[in-house]
Amino acid sequence: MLDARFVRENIDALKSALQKRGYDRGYDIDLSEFLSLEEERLRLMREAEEMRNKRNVVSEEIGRLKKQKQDAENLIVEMKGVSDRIKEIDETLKGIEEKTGLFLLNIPNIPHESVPVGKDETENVEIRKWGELRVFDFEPLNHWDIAETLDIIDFERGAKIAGARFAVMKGLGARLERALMNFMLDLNTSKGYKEIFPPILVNRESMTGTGQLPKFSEDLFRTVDPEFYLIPTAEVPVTNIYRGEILREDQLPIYYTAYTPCFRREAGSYGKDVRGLIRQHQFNKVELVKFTKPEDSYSELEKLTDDAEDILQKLGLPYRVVALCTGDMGFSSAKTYDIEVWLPGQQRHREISSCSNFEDFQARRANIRFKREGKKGTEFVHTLNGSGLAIGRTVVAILENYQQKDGTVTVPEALRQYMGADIIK
RNA sequence: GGAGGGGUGGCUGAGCGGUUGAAAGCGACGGUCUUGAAAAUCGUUGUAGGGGCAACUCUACCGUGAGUUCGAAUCUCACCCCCUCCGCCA
Repeated sequence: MLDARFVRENIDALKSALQKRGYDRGYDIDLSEFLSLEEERLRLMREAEEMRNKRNVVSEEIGRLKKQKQDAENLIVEMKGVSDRIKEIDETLKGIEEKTGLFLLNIPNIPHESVPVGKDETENVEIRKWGELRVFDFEPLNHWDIAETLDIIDFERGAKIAGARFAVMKGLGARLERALMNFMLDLNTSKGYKEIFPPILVNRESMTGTGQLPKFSEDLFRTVDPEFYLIPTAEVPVTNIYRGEILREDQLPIYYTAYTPCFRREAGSYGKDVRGLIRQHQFNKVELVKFTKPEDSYSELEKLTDDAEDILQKLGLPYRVVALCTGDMGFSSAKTYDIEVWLPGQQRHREISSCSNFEDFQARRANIRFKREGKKGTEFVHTLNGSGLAIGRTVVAILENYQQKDGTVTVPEALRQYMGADIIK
């Protein structure tokens, strides 16, 4: 969320930011209406405060008169009128604040100046590449074909039990899933990230705090009674750990890593990635989350991305890092690097991690602040997160990159102690 | 699910419907004292919004929301959360 005052005072900067994002159309109320509502809001607020002041002063006087057994009937009648007027203004204000609040909640973050301007994913910019693409002396298969032969993933029965976009992991497939969780958590914690295992059902406030609500409710699974939301990423519960809190400067930066299942409706992606493990309603992910001081957040983003890349390097999976352009970046992010792993079965790179700096966008929504030593007042922290990594897609990458001509799959060196096996066969 | 108790400032904990933004204690910070520290002692110590160049000033906030009242931390209702006991249960 952007600050109302910031919007009031930086209307042109905001307009150009929205344009770069391709967000310039489709608002319920536009910026100029917002501005006039704000003007009205400030005017009414001042009037109400003035009247409250009057009420406070006179009420005190009434108390004094009554104590002295004097008549205060005139004042009481007068104050009744004042109170009625305050109530009237408050109601109008509430209506206005509902509109302006919703408007602010629906404005995306302003991209950082270093973010390439572009309309969609075709204009993302490759930053670097790592790893040699393996040369196959046979036609590499898709992971779903490999998995079927090895009988380690059962898509049909996943569909029977739950529906499309669900899978059953079996045997060494299930073991691989578990091995990856442990491998990633161990690696991340060895770098100073504290391990967190949070709730995976959360309330509306948490979803609003990180930016999934109110705008993206169609992407979420929800329970009805009582109402909970299934998290689409550990970012939600982990970032909300400090919702509404004021941290001390010396607590920052905070590094957390969390394994959780993730749940996504994938509404609007019909027909995309219908086969295989790439796009599931339920998937496992290990997440990296940081809370930092504002001046550190961009160097922390680089470090966070390095940490995510390191996982792929240790697994020997070739990848590239792209900077998302303004048109492809997520709603809450100020800057995002995607890490895309090479999938020989599909002959293309696929996103396996997304590392973002949200600056104070989430912190403002979730009201996460910190206090500097010896300074008055508080500031919003900066929040960052990135996958470290998406486990299902890592399974895909391992199956496709490490497949052998005979249909078996070599287990990456770093994973063998976790797998208790060298080969999946 | 049933019965009961409770949610107040960084923490502990008072608080008759009327100078209570909130006693007291602890902690923290600053001063005095001390060679230094401790002890003692004095003082300071919430957040947010509005107005003003500023000193400053006004407003709101005692779980959340609504209500009663000239006036609510204090009364009423609903909801949320926590604790204890019972039941059920991985």
